[in-house]
Amino acid sequence: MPKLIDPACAPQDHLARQRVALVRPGAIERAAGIFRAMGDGPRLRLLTLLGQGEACVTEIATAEGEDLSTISQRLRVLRNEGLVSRRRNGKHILYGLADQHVADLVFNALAHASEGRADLSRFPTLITNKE
Amino acid sequence: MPKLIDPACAPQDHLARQRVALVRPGAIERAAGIFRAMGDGPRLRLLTLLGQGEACVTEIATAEGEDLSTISQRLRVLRNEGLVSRRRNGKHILYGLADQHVADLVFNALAHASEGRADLSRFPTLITNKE
DNA sequence: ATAACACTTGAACAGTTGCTCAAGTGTTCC
DNA sequence: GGAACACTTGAGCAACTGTTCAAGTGTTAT
Repeated sequence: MPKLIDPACAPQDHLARQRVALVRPGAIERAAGIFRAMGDGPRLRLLTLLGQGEACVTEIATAEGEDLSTISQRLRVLRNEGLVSRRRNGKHILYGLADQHVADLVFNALAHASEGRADLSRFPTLITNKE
Repeated sequence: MPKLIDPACAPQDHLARQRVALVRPGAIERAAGIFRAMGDGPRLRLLTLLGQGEACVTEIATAEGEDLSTISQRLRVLRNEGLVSRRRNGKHILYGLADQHVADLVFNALAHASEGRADLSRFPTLITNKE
């Protein structure tokens, strides 16, 4: 066998020389913060729930069978990352998804998570409302 | 002021009755796992780097100025969530993004993170290679 | 076979996070 | 005004996470 000059990695080490830099420094950190906020089961559940429409904290707490404070704390994390909207309506404070980006992120992740099986071409059908 | 029956939250409490259930139980947990893996600056950097093409561990470690072991550990987390591909080529092991879903997720998050300013309609331009 | 290279892995320790509880804020109702 | 309602917030503690280090695995070169 002839002696080859290790074609494995070396030819591609352009990465080592061309220092990769993001256009907007800090964008990665912000994006990571967003993912971190979404990277928790209960919190992600909350987002999918809000994807169905606005809801107040009490309503959510009842639906999830959790303490009011717990839900509020979860919403705080999501709020700090700008993932949810918030508006007062009388006594209640209604929460919702901040924008379409958030809905898209959740959708894509669920798509990837469910990969291999089933048809999840339509977002709404990902959720089942059972009476 | 007339006495109204608190139009605030009650009318929408369909959420409290119609128990929300995901089609595929566990999909949310899996998706949360994916987000959790992406929810770390250094790890997300790694993904954007791999978005540029395959690379071996040594190459990445050099580019990031980190220890080989550190990079390997980060890759392990990403691998456990199925976010990266891995193949051996001679002495080296080349890592890459697992699929388009992952690239999309990273793109959407960066888009949301950079919201308000700039045009990031084109993904490749999000990254700048400076000599 | 032995040595060198390119990773991988488990353990340990520090830093971070999430839930609970108790106290505090802002509205609405009376 | 005061009471009740609907949250919010800070502190405390247990559980989890990331990095480092040291030892282990698999591949290539000699």
